Amino acid sequence: MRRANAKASGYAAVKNELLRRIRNKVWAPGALVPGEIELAESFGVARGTMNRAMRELTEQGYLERKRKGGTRVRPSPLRAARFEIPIVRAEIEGIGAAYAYKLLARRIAPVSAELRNLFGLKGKERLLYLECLHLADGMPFQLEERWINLKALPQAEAANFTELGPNEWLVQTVPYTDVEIAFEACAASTLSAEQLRVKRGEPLFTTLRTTWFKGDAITHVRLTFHKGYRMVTRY
Amino acid sequence: MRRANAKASGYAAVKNELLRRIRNKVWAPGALVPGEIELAESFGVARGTMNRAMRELTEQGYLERKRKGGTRVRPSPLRAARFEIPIVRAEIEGIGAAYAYKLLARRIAPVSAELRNLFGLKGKERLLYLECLHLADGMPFQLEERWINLKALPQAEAANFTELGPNEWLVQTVPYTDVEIAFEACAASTLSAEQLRVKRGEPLFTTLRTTWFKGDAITHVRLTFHKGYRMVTRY
DNA sequence: CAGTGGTCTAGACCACGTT
DNA sequence: ACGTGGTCTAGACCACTGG
Repeated sequence: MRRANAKASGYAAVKNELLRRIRNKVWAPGALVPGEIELAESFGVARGTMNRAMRELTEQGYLERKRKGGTRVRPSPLRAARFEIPIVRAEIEGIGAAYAYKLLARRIAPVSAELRNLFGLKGKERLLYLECLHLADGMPFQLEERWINLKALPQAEAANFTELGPNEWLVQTVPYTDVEIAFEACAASTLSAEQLRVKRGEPLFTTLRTTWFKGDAITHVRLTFHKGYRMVTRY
Repeated sequence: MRRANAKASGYAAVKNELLRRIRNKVWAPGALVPGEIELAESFGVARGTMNRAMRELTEQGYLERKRKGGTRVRPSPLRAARFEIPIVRAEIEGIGAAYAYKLLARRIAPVSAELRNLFGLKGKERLLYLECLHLADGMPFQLEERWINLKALPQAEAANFTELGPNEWLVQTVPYTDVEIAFEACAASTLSAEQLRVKRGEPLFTTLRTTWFKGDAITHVRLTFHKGYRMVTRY
């Protein structure tokens, strides 16, 4: 029974109207809003439709829901942005440049206290350290410094990273359950300054990513981008 | 008819199994997977349940769906991360520090070519420029440089930004339809070095955000964080 | 134009968490 | 204990688009 009642029906229309009521403070921040069933009736839609609208508004940070507790307007709507983290190759080819990859170093790494902590190491586990450069049209684009936990991923020791970068190799090989990503601005180190052809101390955009599989840290990577790099998203 | 058939039913269980098939290349990258109806039957769930599982996997970047075209495994699963962009006050109070706000400057700004371009200005429109400092326990936390389009938002000229920061004022006042956010590393300018108490040229993490409402640029802001700031997310 | 995904409905049972 | 959201089902119509 599709109603052509007042306006266009459908969960998207419902969402918009709910959003309007939140923005115009028809429902004050923190206030309890009517229940699904009641709202569904008043909108003339099925409960499932109202549920989807409210669920998505919850995911988007506008509402808070609790069983039995009901639904509330989030006091200050939390803004969230989605950033796509492309594989370097795709990002470079996406801007129409030729991609090239170079393996700079590969060794069993001495384990610093920081890494030991990150990987939750206790004994004499071994880490594989890889240093790679990704180039766009011959210009250095991104420096990759990666540590791989050989205990969690012994097959990495046999892998040849001269052709395929560890990033792509890992994506194709290993599943993960948890990821932590951090962005920061850091001063060019001796290594990154040399590889990315800037002066030491220049500000460079950096991404740090650690990946776990069921509690075990698999890999940690520091990606340092060329000078002037911007990470952009729009919504 | 809830089946206790093989494993736990439910859209989450279905999702996991689909994900397993993707990861283990039971369905190769780029390959066409069976249709909803067929899969729903083979899993012993309703089509609606299968639809939700597949829809969420699509949102998460694992599948591509087209009407009539069917569903395919995304060739390289695109990784996306969600970052919450909290209001500064909430972020500072969230780490247990006392929040303080200071308005440093407020004037009708000379319009640079860059800003003119950003706001899509043609004639002699006026921009309100605001310079604010956000402090955590008395230490400079974030420098806010903001431009507001007075043509799109004339009421901003009357607003008093000495108590309430423009960020919070805007959130409470203006709806928006489009947002662009960019992250970059930049060298401390004379202004930011002075306010954030670092040397000129130090690397600082910066967020740029532009907000539109139905095609008109409302406001543009540059947020420069204190030295050593990291933006982190986990999933 | 025919097939696939997109969405809606009405009804039902269940789980969690407040009371 | 009981009310609210979370989810499932079976069936239906529709919209887009590939062949």
